[in-house]
Amino acid sequence: MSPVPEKPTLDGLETKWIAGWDASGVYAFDRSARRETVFSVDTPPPTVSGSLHMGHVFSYTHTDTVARYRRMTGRAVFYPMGWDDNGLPTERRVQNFFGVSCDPSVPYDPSFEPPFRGDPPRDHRAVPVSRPNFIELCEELTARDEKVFEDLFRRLGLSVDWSLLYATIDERSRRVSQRAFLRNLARGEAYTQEAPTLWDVDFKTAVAQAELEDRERPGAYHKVNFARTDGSGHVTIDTTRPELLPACVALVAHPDDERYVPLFGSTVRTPLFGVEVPVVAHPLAQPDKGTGIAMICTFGDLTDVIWWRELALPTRAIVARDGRILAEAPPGISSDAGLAAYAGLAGKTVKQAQTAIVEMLRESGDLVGDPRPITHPVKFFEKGDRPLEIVTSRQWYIRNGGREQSVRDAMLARGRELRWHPDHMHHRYDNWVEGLNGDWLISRQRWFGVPVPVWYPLDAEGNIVHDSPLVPDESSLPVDPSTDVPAGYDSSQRGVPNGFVADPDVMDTWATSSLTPQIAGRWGDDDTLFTSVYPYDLRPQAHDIIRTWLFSTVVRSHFEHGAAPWANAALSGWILDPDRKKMSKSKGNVVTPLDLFDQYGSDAVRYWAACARPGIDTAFSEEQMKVGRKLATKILNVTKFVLGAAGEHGDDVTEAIDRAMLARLAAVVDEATRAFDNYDYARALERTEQFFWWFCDDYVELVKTRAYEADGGPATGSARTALAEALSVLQRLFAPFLPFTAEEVWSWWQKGSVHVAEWPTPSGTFPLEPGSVAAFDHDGFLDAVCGTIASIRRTKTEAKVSQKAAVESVTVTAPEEMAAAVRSAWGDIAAAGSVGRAEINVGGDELNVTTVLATTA
RNA sequence: GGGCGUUUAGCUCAGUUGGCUAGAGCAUCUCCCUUACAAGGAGAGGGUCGGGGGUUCGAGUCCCUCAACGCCCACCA
Repeated sequence: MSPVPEKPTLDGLETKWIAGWDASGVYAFDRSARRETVFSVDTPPPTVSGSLHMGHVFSYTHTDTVARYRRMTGRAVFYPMGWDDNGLPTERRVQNFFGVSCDPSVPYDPSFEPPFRGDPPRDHRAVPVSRPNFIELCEELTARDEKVFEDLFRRLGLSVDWSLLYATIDERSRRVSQRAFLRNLARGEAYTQEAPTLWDVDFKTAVAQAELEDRERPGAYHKVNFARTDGSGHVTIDTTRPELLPACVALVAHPDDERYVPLFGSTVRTPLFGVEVPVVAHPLAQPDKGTGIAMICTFGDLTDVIWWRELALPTRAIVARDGRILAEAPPGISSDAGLAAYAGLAGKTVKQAQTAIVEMLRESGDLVGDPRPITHPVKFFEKGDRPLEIVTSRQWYIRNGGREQSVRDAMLARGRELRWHPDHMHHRYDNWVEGLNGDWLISRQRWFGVPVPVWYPLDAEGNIVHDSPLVPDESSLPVDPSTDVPAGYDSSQRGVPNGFVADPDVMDTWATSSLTPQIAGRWGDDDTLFTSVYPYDLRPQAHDIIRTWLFSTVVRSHFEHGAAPWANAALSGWILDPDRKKMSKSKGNVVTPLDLFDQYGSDAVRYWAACARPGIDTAFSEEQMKVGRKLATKILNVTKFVLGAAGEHGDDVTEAIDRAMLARLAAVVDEATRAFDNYDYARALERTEQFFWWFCDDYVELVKTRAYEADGGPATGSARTALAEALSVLQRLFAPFLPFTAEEVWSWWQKGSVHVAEWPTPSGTFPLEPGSVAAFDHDGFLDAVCGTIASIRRTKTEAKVSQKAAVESVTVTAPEEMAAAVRSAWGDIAAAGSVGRAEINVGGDELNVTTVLATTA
């Protein structure tokens, strides 16, 4: 306990209590706890590729209030933190920060120094570095960023157990990630396949369905004529991608489209390139789109892939992995004119090729009219800058129901096992699962990630045997197949006939972060711990990553453990600018959390966050932070005042008004508890706060004279005990929201941390004696009493006199019960209102108060 | 095209199974240095609950319909 300060202040509370909590270990997880007494949180690991913003502060505060509540109800709270530092965002940040680019063909340089550490000049050309050097730089930068993140989260007052910290690139995560993958592989849930995949030409990697986004882009329809090979004229198609003409393998129309039925089975010749292609029928062709007949290319979009697969068409790929037209013409183009036309495109970017081919078509007369500009949605990698292309490559997949109805049904069933907060978020999950169109592509052609832990044997000719990958023993994980050697081989056999070769890919970030429950719970490394936290109680996360993080976690958990990974999923909303637009980093005027902590205090910022209903988008509002600061200040002041009269008291609460106040508080405790049990922290705060202001403005005002009575009897003892009880309950109710303020005021008169104090209960707050009337109408009582004092105040305000002005007489006329209430609390009312004479009559059907002010001398 | 959400005071939002005259905070206005707090306190004004229809003794709340805004998803030549 520390003494009540002369002048309470919020300044410095964060520093004081962060250190205090560290020293006392109040947030440490009790590893001896059994599963049923544990409350485990699958904390989202924030991406460490920049700075934390208000969105983080917002959603992490929500989770923290819930964790703190559970801790106070006696649960052993498992609340870890992790950093998502593996993957593309880090690579990109490292490139920009150090002015380097990764080139696997460069040899490792142990003494490498990057040209810059922060802000390379704009005209700087990236220096190529080896993959190991690049990874070292990734590690250096993430270590730096993670320190900043940790400091900020501590400042926010998150009650995480920092000893449970993990990073998605650390050794433990790599081990868990590779172990889970190998088990998926052994059970047939992971497989490799050579197939057309969406490809980002800048990052030069495959991307998954979950990482796509559509962007509206300008384009143009081009009408192009294909000559019929029987000489009977031509067919006109419409295309937005004329540059893919050399990749055309067929024309397609709807089977019922009478205009084209006669053409099915015949062939046409591509303009410029002279390739003979069939006219085919498929129900996906839309008669009302363009001319109703389209060209199928390998590959322009995902529909092309479907047509190509289902109609067993040949492959004529022309786009390389760097987004340029391949140097060599695809099979089928054999005429001199065709080859010459193709040579005019080779090496060009897709965009340049389009310009060139339109010119060629115009000259040859195969272009009908002018291109008609349109705006249309184009698929992009969500982190990318150029439209995705489709290239054929060998990739790793994990089954997720995209190709098998039975798996899909299982995933939908897992979704139904979860309790969703708010529950309409469940629709998004179902919506996503039902819309899957392929398995989960997990391999990436990148460097800073968890390596796919397999090698392949090479046959006598040095060809890779993909069908029989060599896998490491689980005990040797994590492995880096580019430096480690599979069992039965030695390093001299790498890359030589009859030797082996490493899988060159890494796994996508989501393939690792889908295992956060396993990583944080040390699955496979400490199974005692794992079984005491898994399945988790809560997964908090943002709603935009239901399709990625949430879904992929369910997939992994379903396959590995045959269970849903958590009981509850709580989805947080967005932070919006005050003008209701989604807050974006690019706006430049974004306030940093640290500035707000300095200006208003962490508790005030938390207050703003906790006011937002679960899952509801919320406007950024400094006004709310000011309100939060006011609330915190008020808690300091009212505590000081109440403790001036009352500490811990054992007197009986005998006065009706004191009992009514405690009964009202008990109802608030009940409601706050039920709200928290339902993950509705905002309601718990709202009800607590509403009571608190009433308590300060009315109750404390009414009883302060009696409570401060120097030689008071039982009535004074009653007030003091009630005040102390209410104060204790309120401080505990506020503790999840305003941890610094609550801890401070608690320390003035209580032992230990408020954050491990017992959460109040209704019966502990206002015990009803056996046989007493449970339906004590405390609200009716308090309304009558407070209505009377309010009326007296109103009279004074209207008369423009001070509230302490003396009142000559008050006449109250009210129905019997109200009159009785006013009569029983009259001593307090008279003291608070400086009232001289009173007359209380029974009558009428509502409260009627007449106040006569004393004439001033 | 499919799905979901939102719409209540000038602003931000509560309003839990339908039930007194629809609430809070901020902002505005008036007043008060009152023995914890002037970074405070006491009051006041302000709403045809998005539009229309229906069920009901009674609808902000339930049903139908329309609209605006936002989000998610979709095979978008």
